[in-house]
Amino acid sequence: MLFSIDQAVTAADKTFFQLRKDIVEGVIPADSKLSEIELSTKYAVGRSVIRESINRLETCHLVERKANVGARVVALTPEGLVELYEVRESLEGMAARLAAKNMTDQEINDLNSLLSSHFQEVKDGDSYYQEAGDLDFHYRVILGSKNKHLISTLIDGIYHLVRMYRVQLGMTGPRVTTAFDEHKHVVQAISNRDQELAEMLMRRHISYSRLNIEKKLVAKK
Amino acid sequence: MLFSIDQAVTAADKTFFQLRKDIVEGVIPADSKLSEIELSTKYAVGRSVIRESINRLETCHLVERKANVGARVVALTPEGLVELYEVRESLEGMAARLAAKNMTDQEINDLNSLLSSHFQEVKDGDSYYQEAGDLDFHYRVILGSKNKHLISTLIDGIYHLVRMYRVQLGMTGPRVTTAFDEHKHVVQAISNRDQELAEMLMRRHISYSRLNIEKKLVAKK
DNA sequence: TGCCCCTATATTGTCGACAGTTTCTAATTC
DNA sequence: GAATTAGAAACTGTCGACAATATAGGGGCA
Repeated sequence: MLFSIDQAVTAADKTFFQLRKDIVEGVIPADSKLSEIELSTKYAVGRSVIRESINRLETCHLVERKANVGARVVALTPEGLVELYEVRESLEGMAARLAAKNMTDQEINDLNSLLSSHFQEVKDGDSYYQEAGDLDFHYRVILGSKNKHLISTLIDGIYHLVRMYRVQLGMTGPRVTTAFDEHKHVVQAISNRDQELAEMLMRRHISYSRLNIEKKLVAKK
Repeated sequence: MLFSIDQAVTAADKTFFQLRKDIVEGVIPADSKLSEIELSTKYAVGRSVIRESINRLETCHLVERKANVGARVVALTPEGLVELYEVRESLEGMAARLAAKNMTDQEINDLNSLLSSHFQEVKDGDSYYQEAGDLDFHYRVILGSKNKHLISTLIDGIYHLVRMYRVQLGMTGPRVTTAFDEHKHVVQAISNRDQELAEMLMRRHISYSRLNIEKKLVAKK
């Protein structure tokens, strides 16, 4: 599975990306059952393609599967969120540390540019919606770690589930500008090649963001 | 995917477990190509079953796949080992910390018993071969963390690749008794509910083990 | 009325066939 | 003899059909 560039070549690739998007954004609701036949007619592909897509969604932790019973989209729960962010804090903290060590000067410059364009969005009152992929700050830092296993574990393993929580619950209110500042400080630490500080700031940033989403999740109940 | 008990219910389950075992133990050599047709006749199942198994092997990082070309077993390289252990150190360190917090007294007792039986093996000059699954110290600690995402990331993500390195390169010589002592100290910290120490000792243990395997890998070249 | 079992239905698991792509081979040309 | 290209062979990707399993509903029995 290529993590860096999501280039779809087979029908299974395309269907997987589409399904992933629909689940992350809630078009297919959390905790709903996935019928293979239904999806196969809806997305106009054979059942094998759907089955392969569902398998891949399972490795993203976006769906769960039981033998001879079927697959369903994961439910968003406070416990799940805490466990997810506990792991995320550790891994993305590590990514920030490695990024401070391994990113090229050019990549760091690009990262600063990205932040500047985000700054415009925040100033203009846009939502600072965090796109998937290359336009996302976290995504860039993860890739910057240059550790293949870490990248794969994060991007193919938990990144999209994190986005699902964020998209369906988070990312409104005053937290937006705060988050932006936190991003800025992490990038500063990376620019200074300060590995320990980068890790610490990233961990703290993720911890704050967990608290923010957790609040919404409890409120929604 | 159930991580705790590898109970095969479908043909795809059985084939996956068998393939995984054969790859980890080198029956199917590292860096070799996997032909779907060949495997399908060899394991006496249809090609869909093989394809599903290969997909799962990919999430274990045991094989890599290219669209329209095929899958091949991963190669064991010094760089891959370093990257893998870097991630492993962070995640299993975290697992040890959480285990010190979350394991029940009963589970800790069982873990101590397991170590005692390992002690017998070491004393009797047996190889202290670390079985997959429930008889493995690391496996128990990982499950003891009680964090679903962490468990899945470790067991379904990198555990078997780690075993592949260990089985095909490591685990002989004087390191055996040293490793046992390190295990003992980790368990002591867990018994004392000392989270920070448990994490630190586990990280150190993994770091030592990396050095040991790395040495063999370079020597082999 | 409530419980249990059996049947009918729907869904997932597996297979073999066909289509599309890659890779190897060999003939042709310079 | 080397390079190029057309063709053939082999492999992966996709599909629809059949088999096996789980679920739902209804009828019988206490």
